[in-house]
Amino acid sequence: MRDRVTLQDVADQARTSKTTAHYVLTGQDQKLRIAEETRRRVLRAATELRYRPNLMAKGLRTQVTRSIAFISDTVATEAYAGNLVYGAIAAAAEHGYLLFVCETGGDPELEASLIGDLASRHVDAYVYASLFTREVQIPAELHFERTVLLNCLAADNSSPAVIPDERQAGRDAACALLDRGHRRAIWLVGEPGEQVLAGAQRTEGIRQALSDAGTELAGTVDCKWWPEPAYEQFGAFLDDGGDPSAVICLNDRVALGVYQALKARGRSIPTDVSVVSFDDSDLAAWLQPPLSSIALPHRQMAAEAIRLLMTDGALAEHPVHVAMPVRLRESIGPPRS
Amino acid sequence: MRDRVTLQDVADQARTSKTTAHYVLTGQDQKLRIAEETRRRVLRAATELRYRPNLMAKGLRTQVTRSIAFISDTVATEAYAGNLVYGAIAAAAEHGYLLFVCETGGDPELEASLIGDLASRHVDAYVYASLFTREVQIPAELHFERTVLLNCLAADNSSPAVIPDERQAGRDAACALLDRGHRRAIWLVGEPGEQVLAGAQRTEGIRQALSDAGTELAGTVDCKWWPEPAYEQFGAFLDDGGDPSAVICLNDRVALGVYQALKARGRSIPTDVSVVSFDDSDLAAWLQPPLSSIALPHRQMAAEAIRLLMTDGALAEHPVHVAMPVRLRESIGPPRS
DNA sequence: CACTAATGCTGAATCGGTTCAGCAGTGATA
DNA sequence: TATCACTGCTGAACCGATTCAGCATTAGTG
Repeated sequence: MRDRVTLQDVADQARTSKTTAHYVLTGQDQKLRIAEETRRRVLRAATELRYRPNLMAKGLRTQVTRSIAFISDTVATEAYAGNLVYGAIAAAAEHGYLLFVCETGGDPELEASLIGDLASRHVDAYVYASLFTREVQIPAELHFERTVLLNCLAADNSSPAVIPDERQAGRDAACALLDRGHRRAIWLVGEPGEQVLAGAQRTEGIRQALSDAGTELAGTVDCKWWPEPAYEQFGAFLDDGGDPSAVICLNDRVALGVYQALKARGRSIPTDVSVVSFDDSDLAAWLQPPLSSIALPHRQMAAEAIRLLMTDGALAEHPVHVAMPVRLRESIGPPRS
Repeated sequence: MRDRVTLQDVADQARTSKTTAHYVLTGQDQKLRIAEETRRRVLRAATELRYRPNLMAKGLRTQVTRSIAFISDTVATEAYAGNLVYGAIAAAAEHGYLLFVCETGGDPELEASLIGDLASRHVDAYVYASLFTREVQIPAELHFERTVLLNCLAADNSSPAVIPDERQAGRDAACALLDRGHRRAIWLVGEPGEQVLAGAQRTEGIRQALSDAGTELAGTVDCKWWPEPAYEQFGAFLDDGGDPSAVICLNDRVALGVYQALKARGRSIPTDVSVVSFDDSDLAAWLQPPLSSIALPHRQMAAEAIRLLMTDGALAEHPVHVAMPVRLRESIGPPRS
């Protein structure tokens, strides 16, 4: 820990006062009519001494810390949701902000104590993030602070929020199939109700698009959003005589199970069955054939959340819906003739 | 932003001085002989006013911020490495520390500017993390700070470091096969040299264990550590008459490619071929049959790094090797008779 | 009763950057 | 010569917690 250089040190070396040095170093020399010669002396001294302002002292006076709290329930359990964090870190860094990243594990007490600590540190703003899209009850303390909800919504819509446009994603998934000519025997795999927003909205979008095209879902295979239940349930469906032309999986993990069930029965993708899914996790591109998926734009969502914080997001219309990009790959083909 | 309650407010309400209030609230009342009655008045006032000390003011005076910088190259690109971050966050939280999480993207200029910013904020310590295990050159500035390397090593071994025990993991992978009776036609898939430490050390451990058992690798199928190259190269190997009894994949993504290649050719796992791998990413448990894998203990490694920081890790012997847990699943069976 | 010791508390300086009020010095104007 | 404007700069208070030095008051001792 080398000795820290203070503003006083710089002022001394430049043979001037702390005040003058301050105004020069903060670029307010115009306002204060500092002579060019003095200005240069200060800048030189700062460079030579490798001066770095102490942000604690600055923050103490100005009440600004250039730091943001990123509070999430449990990002860790969903690997691909990490991009919510990294997107926020990157976007904040562009504005000169650093992020305190915290995890509550869904524990309200821990959450309250964390927020207390963060308030003690005078963070400038809060990003309250959820792993999967859902409605949340944000802690009362945050109502008094600058806060943006990321990947979640407040029940009363009181705070700016950024969420993926799941309904449009549902439409896009259906359209990806419709565009290749599918009209009948389109099945949905996954429990629509499992995740408050994603499941219901994806399903809604799908139904709308199919309805607009004058058709409808042939039916639904209910299962948890994991490979194994999907494999079991969808396998059972096939063994019961199920003969889908196309399958829409509510996420990539379900699609993995569906792939496995189809392959185990010698059905080929996309020749026999087309498959489309949601999330576009790493897995999607690794499957054979590569899986078409509607991506969760976690990075863009995080960037948007930071943008709202930086530009007084209260003005924006919210919640902000971020488009989910369609990643078409080889898992979709024309229906069997 | 509600008005902040200061120590002075508490002192006023308790009809005493800032100093007295301070000693009571920091639990140093014994040392200063504070009367029980006064003590209670202060505590009551603090509670009623919901006093929260301003950590900036505290930090300014004491030079302690209870914050740690977590600097990584690009954790984002490897989803499962997120546990390095979350493990560190959780471990730090247990000690009352918060983490500034930063990403350099491997850009030395950005890295230098970040470290400058972090120094301005007077973080108490630094965790310098790498996505995949490798040797790094840490920035000169960090030599003067309390620093621990996570998942990487300094060329000169100058800083405490925490890395996975890849060599033992290699032995364990081999033993998992040896234990089930495999002795011949054990193939390695992946380029041992690709990742400085992981590849070389895993391979070394594998060779040692096989050699100890009086056997050796039948050969190596070289390929990048991704599903597609593994599928291609290993597929070609099979088509060339390759007939492995067991396959050791250098990571789970390679194993995915190997699974696909085997299934495409009608070979069954584990009846025809046993497969073992490294990393134990989510994928491993999702494959069919579930893949045996030697796990990267990212959380434990991060916890260990934080522990080193908290207990003056300079004393510890380093680098610290963290054991990689063996996750046995159904992908390993006895060899064909 | 003077003196010491213990008890219980307070004032003021400090950390380092920010910011307001204001002051020399010079030249121009009345 | 007095007044004014302008240029160029400085001193000191301030943010809020920490910490040292020290001061009343009471109790105990010779």
